Amino acid sequence: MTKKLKTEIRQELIAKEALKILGRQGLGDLRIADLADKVGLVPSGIYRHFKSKDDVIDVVLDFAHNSLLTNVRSVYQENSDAVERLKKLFELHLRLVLENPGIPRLVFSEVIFDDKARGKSKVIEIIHSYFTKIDEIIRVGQKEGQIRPDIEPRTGAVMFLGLITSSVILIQIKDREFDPNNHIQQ
Amino acid sequence: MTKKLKTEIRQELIAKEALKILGRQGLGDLRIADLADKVGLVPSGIYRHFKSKDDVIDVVLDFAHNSLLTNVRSVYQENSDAVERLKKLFELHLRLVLENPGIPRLVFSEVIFDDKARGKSKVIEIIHSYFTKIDEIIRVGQKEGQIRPDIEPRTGAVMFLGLITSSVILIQIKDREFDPNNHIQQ
DNA sequence: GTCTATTGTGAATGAGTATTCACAATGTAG
DNA sequence: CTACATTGTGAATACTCATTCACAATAGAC
Repeated sequence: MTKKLKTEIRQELIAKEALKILGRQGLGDLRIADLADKVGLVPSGIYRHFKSKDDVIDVVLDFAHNSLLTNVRSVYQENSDAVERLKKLFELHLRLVLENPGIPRLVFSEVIFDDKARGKSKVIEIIHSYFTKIDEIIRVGQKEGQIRPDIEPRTGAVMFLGLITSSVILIQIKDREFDPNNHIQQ
Repeated sequence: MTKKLKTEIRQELIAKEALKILGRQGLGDLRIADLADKVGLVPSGIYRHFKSKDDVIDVVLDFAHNSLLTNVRSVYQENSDAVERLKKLFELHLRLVLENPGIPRLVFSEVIFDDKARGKSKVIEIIHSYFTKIDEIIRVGQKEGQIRPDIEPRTGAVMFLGLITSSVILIQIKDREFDPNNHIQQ
């Protein structure tokens, strides 16, 4: 029998493993049985620590949400120039999704794949809040004269997110030649 | 009993309806039973015209592929300036996905949701070929001096696709205030 | 060391859905 | 009008998975 672990520990292990699977195979291939296997349990064991599969996903989403907010906070502290903040945020975001490809996969899956309620509202909240914060950075930058005032903040945010998402998607497609870092400067 | 129709006709009706469902509800909610219902058949009826559900999806993907290629061809014929071509292509693309939201939903689903073989390779081919063609437009524009030569074509293509995909995604999220057309100019 | 709560197990259960198949209706060629 | 191929039907069938549950092992409190 697998060693017994406190439920907080197991939860964490399970969530981490779920994120890995999401990164490698996507939400469509996330099975409770696989997950259990990877953490050394039988399927029913998962249910000692999570009420349902959706709950596992929820925890992963929370992790993603926190990571994004952490990044935003970080660029506010470490940079005072808006353009610098955006650059830095892009860099942090890229690092985050490169290290955890499961995050964008999960987020996009929830948005695009399925219309059912489930975690979708949660995901939309996450994106919306992130979007608003980017918008905010741009506004501040304009007020302080670091960004051209004739750019609509929303448009800027759209483009910024666009650059991010397309990079992420291209990475997904595993166009191996593609190195996002090359493109940041331009 | 529902009127009997030649299989080519029925196939087309089924594929069209599948595209509609994909647009409204996403790949995760595409059921053979629903599909049958919408075209006025019972589930087993679908199998008179398609070998499997994946085959239905394949036909929809073919439709998407053709549409994209048609757009590219069109901008080559109607515009000689590269920047104009890109603008026009963006416009056509936007129109296409607005009229057929099922196309981007399906494409993204296949790429992001699932790692299984299935149509994925087909989707990757589609995106890759589209990407290459955008790259091509930029190259030609540089050769003829309509686009700054210091931009890497690949980078340009990334940004262009990025703008497109982020627009599409934002539309998905149904941020109602969002009107992509506002942002094209900027 | 014993007792009890917690965690792990293995075998069902059950829901959701694609797919198959024998049969029925219908269109069409002759 | 008849026969045959094509298309539609309804009832199985089969599969994949999440989830449940009674039971077993283990850890920690006393």
